[in-house]
Amino acid sequence: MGIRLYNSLTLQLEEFVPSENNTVRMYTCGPTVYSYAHIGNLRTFTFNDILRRWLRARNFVLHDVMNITDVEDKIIRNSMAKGVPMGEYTTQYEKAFIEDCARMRFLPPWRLVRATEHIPEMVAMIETLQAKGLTYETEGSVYYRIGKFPEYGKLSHNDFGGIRAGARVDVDEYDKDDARDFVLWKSRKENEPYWDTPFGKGRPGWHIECSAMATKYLGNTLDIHAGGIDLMFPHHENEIAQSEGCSGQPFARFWLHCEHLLVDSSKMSKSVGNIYTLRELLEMGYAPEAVRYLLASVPYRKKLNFSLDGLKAAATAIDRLRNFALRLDTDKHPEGVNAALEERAAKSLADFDAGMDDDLNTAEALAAVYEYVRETNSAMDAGGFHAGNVESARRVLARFDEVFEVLKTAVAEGGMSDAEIDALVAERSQAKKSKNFSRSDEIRAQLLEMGVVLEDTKDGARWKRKS
RNA sequence: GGCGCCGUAGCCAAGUGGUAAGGCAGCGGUCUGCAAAACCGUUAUUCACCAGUUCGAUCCUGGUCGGCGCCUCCA
Repeated sequence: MGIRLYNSLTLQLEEFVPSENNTVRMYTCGPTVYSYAHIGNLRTFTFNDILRRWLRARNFVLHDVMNITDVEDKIIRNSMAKGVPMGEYTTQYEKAFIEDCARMRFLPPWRLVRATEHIPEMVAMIETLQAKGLTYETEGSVYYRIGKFPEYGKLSHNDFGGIRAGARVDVDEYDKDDARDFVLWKSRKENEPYWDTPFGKGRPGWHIECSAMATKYLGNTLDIHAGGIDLMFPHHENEIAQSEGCSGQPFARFWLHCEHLLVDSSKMSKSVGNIYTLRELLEMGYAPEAVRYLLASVPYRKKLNFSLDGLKAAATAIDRLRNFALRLDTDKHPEGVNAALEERAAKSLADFDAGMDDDLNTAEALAAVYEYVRETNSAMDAGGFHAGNVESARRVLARFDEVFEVLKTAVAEGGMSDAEIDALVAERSQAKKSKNFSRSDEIRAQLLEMGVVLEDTKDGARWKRKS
């Protein structure tokens, strides 16, 4: 049995197989770069990362594209308010986003593409839609006439039968013939950035960039299209209308949607003041790995209730695994191999994989690791863990970290080198051995101040950097 | 109003028609010059409530209560 994924389009768990050979063609909706990424955005991007990592772990070749939306209403509004050119405004936030992704240990996508660099592709797509009679123009803007796309609503499972055709619903400054119609190209307004096109000066609507860029890099039919659940309607529905209206072929075979993140059981909102950015959390002293772990540990189709207590718990949970890894290296394991533990490790790996294969059930995958770690710790305490079992134990941790990527400590800036620490630890052990406890305690305190925790074990002292 | 999700121990959370994974916290213990760290053990007769189906339901059906989301800003 391979990977099963929940397809929003069919509302079913389906076995995932790419349409062609071993390559997965995947598109994920990226950020609109008008501010710093908050914890809610990061949940979706963490989901993207876990998905990509698991597909790779299952030996698929990834052609995944993520967009950067760098022209959009809020961007224009904010940059104009600041009197900064749009490109300058978006560049700073795009840079911040890339930095955040690195800190979150997201694998870079195969292609990271900017909307503003694909205007000709968008124009071409709109022209095709025009040629097919699927559009109309009002006051210089081009709209999609959804009445001509009967399948509209098939992704969000909305039945639009109740909406009166031809009703004029006033939603913004643009006039539409039907409430479902949406703008493909917006006519230029005073002082706004614009491009010259066959339909006049203006800028793209929000949805067209994804259709144009996904098609350009991945073809007419994607294997997977992923994003936050709030994009399902209207954004993804509109992408389908645009892409399928153009190509006549299914736009994506699998649609994956990541559920919302709540903060202390409530929706994030500025008025409540419960929006955290990654930067804020890091300034508060939380490790990016803890954020990553917390966001990854709840299966992506469940609402995730974020809290600072949960973040602390995540950090402690990571420590447990890091301690186990440290123990593998530093304990003196008797020679030989314990066959039962080899089987135990194999079971853990199989359970981990089974959990991930089951629609990325990270909670179940994690349980497989922790059960193994607990039992193996017990075996070490009892002397039943042998040198020959180290390798399989490392394989379990490696499999886990291939997906979760939290075991490595972020490299501390400055501080002591490993060699310096080793020397101090050795000196303390000597002092301790000769009952010079004041000196040994002094060194212990000194190390702690440098963020190094000493642990006395029956096999001698070992140390680790405080996380 | 329409559509949908959810309600499992102090907190986070998995799961199955056959009697409750895992993590954190708490408590107990091992280790230790002291300590820390680490590790181990332990913590739900019960899965919001009521009724039904069933030999048997947390898991199926109906209802009640509660929380949340979407319905053209939104990851």
